[in-house]
Amino acid sequence: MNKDLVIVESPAKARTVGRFLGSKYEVVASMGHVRDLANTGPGGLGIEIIEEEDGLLSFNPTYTAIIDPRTKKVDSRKKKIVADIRKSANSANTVYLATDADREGEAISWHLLSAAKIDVSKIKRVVFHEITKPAIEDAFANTREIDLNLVDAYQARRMIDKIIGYKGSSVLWKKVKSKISAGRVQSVALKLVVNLEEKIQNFKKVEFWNIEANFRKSKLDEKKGSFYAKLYAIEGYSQKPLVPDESNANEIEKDIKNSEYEVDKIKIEEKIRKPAPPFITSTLQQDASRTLKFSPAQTMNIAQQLYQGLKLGTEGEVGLITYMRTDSTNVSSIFLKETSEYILKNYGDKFLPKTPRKYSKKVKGAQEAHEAIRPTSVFRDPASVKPYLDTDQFKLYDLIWKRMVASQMENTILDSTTVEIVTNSSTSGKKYIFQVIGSVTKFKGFRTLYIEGTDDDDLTVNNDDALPVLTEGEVLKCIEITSEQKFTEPPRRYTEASLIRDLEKAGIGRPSTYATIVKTIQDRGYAVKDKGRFTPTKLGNVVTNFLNQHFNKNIMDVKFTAKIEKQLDDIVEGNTGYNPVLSALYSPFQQALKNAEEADGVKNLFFEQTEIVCQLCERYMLKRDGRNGQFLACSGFPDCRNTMQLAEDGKTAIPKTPPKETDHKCDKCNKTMVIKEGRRGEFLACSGFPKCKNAKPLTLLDSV
DNA sequence: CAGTGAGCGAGCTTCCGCTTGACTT
Repeated sequence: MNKDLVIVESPAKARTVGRFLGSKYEVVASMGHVRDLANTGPGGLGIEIIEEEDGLLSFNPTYTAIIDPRTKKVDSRKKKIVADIRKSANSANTVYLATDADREGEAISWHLLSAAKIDVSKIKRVVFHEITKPAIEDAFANTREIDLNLVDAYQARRMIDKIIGYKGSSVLWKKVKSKISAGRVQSVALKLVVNLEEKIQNFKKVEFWNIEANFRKSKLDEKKGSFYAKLYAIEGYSQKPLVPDESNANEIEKDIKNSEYEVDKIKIEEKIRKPAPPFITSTLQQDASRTLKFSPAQTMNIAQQLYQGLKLGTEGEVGLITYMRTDSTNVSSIFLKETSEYILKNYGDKFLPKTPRKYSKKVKGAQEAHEAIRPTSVFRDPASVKPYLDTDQFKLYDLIWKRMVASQMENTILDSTTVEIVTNSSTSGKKYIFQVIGSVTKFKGFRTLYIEGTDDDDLTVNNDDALPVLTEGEVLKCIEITSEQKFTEPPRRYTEASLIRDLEKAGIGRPSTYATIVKTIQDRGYAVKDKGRFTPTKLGNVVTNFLNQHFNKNIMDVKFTAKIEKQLDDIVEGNTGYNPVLSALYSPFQQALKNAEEADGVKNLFFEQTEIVCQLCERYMLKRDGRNGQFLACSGFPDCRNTMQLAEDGKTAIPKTPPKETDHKCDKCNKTMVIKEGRRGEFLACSGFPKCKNAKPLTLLDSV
């Protein structure tokens, strides 16, 4: 009996789906895309662009098998996968295309048809949004056709990225430096780094002073009667900062030294903290970066291990978490039920909300093909799997498990007390107001399990400081007043994780690419990490400036991706094909390219131009970095290959002195010997250098 | 004491997005 064939994208998913479907089905994985644009044709685009009679352009892509960038040949592993799929499809009655439920997934199914030459009459498209038995059964009961509008939206996206990326990179080679690149995603990522650095460099720090008083209740027998409050306002004075310098601080200290302090107002408020939604790729990367100090790449690596499965004692290989490349916070209803049970059993009904929490706030451009990142079973709590995981695997699993369970727990309730203490100076008559906020946890709720790591630019303090019991009108003793110099701080530089956070906010990049984006800007030499934070390099600045000048409406527009996504949605809705969308974009981009190519400077935007003139062709010399430090090279390179040594002042050239001829013949090759200058003075060298390496001391001349 | 010098930059670059191992140290 022939088995029906089911094709998914990932092998781990194939295994799980296979288990649910049983032996009547063969489930295989495509391992992602199986075809891509060819690197043939003008500019290596793999796209033929034809002007139609109506003036519109038509874009005809050529797709080929995936090429391995190392060997430049067809990827042999992919080749085998496609061949195997072809074989299985041939013998199957029905081929279920079960690639991911998003734009790229639809495209993979579409590519599979031609790559594996699958008989169209055999195919059915199925989509799962979660890998649970009911979801899979439901999906098989509701098959459909391949959505060609979705495929066209993919084709538009693919061609836009290639046209912009390849043509944009080519301009950079001509104008700035070889081997570098531009792209819809990477160039904006770099721009964010460059913009932030500019802000930091232009930041003017402002001095201010904090004045703090240590108060105590008048009755000395009270325990814990001492607390600190900060000067918060001076009535009638609204200047910012409140205390600008030291003399001002001293003045205030003096002014209130001997005054009376009274509790003026007490405000008690109940504050609610809600748990964060379960992880998606970007939030997992951020939290793992903040709390575990994992890089996004490291996080994805470890998550992949947890996803693919680890041996758990008698259980055998088990996938511990759901898919780790996701932009959705959705959680299957089965798992929610499991989680409620777990919370009820282990924490009690106080910790369980009446109805399960729904997290539906969508990320910009989200495709929601998968669930949130969660444990596959809530009953495998961190302690129970610890013996089978290595340290890092455990840390990450622990984080994922806790975040998930916490997201379904009751709110944390805090009692926040704001106290204002007032004094009227008897010398100046000014009224000073001190303030302190005490916060006490009333009900710990989800924070029993998990507290989200705070962002680097977020200054929330988690104080659980109880204040002594105070009453309005109560007189306090002031034990000490201290003042401290402070300065406003510039924004902090990006970490890999916080850069990804800002890219995601703008809808730029996808869960599968976040980690590679931050790698690309480093690989290209655009940015370097110092203590884990990005600083743009000179090259990064030059490239960004150049691209900003010419491509502000497309490559360098932070909103460009979002605008494109809108048009892709139009294609999905069937309102337009991809040709009008590409056409509208192409002409202005071509114009921008032309302007950029005609702009001043011949590949010297990056290498510093000098006043020194080339003795051979009279063009200017450029300062370049070689293996052994800086040297001068003709700007006419490679037409003119003249080089000179840079003098120690870094500005002038060391003039080339032609070697002095002598009558002496080389005793090895019979060519004339010449006098050359070496590090240790003049010496006799064969003029046949570097072929003949013969060299003699100068004293040889005298002895003849 | 023995050994110095020239050359260095330069190539088929590059995009984004979907997936994992296969090499080896």
